Amino acid sequence: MHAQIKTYSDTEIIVLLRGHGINPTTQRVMIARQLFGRRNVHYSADDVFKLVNEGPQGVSKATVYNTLGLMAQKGVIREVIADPTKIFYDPNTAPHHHFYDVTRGELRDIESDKVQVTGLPSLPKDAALEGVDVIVRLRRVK
Amino acid sequence: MHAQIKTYSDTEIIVLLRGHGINPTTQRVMIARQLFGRRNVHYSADDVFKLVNEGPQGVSKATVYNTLGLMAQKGVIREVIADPTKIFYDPNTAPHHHFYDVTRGELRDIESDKVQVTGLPSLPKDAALEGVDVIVRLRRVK
DNA sequence: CTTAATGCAAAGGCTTTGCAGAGAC
DNA sequence: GTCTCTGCAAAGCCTTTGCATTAAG
Repeated sequence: MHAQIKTYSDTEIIVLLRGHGINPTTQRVMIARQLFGRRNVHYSADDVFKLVNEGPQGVSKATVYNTLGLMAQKGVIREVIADPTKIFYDPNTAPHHHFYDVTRGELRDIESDKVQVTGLPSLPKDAALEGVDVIVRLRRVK
Repeated sequence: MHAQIKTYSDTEIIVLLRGHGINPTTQRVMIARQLFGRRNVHYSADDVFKLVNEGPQGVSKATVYNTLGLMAQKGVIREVIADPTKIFYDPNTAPHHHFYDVTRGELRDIESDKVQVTGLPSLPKDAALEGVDVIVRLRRVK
């Protein structure tokens, strides 16, 4: 029913980064730790910037943005486009879908592997499928 | 198989705007005309700005942005979030889904009413469904 | 020493806002 | 004349970039 949510240790994060050709510097590990620490809830660059700067040692905004861009480009994480004002970064690169809480601005995984999209028409011959994103938008009510 | 694509005359656009409580000024009609003229392909605010300024009489950028925002808020059109760099405006407010061509930056309707999303889990009790967006991303290949 | 990464500040791109001038009735 | 709309320019966000400084081996 639910995909198992794996938690990543620093060691595993380092292996993961190396496996994607990314040199695991202190800052990069700090950033990845935030994303991989709660894999079913996703953060924006600014969220990560704040989280990573809660502790004693900080990371600059430029490094946060550049690192998230790098990790997305290398396939360690993926961007999720759900809100016109910011990009969310998802540490799960396997196909799955999302709930977007428009009231709170929170993006989280739909933790079910039962979601299916059917009836899609075929693509033009000169086009390749990049992916299918399903975003279920919900609003909090009192 | 295909939803019938209706084309709107200026008269119909005016009726539509009035029906949503929007005073149909010259500029607003010019803007709506671009969106409703090709209902299955969608434009960003800047696209509309350019289109509307191809002719002799122009519309300012502020008015284009404000008008699109107004029409979205009043439910004449809807925003589609498919690209992190810009918002697309869709004149079709009925439930349907989209192809996003990441190579060309083009958003268009999936013109099939057969697309279905199944297996969605139930929502939290204090949440209401806003909508389900399916975006099929494709890349052009040579 | 040499290459790579970080961080500050400035610049960019999309969008919103303040406000004065123009238009509608 | 009053209310609304338009448009210019400035400001606001989020994100990227240039470049000097610092870290790594």
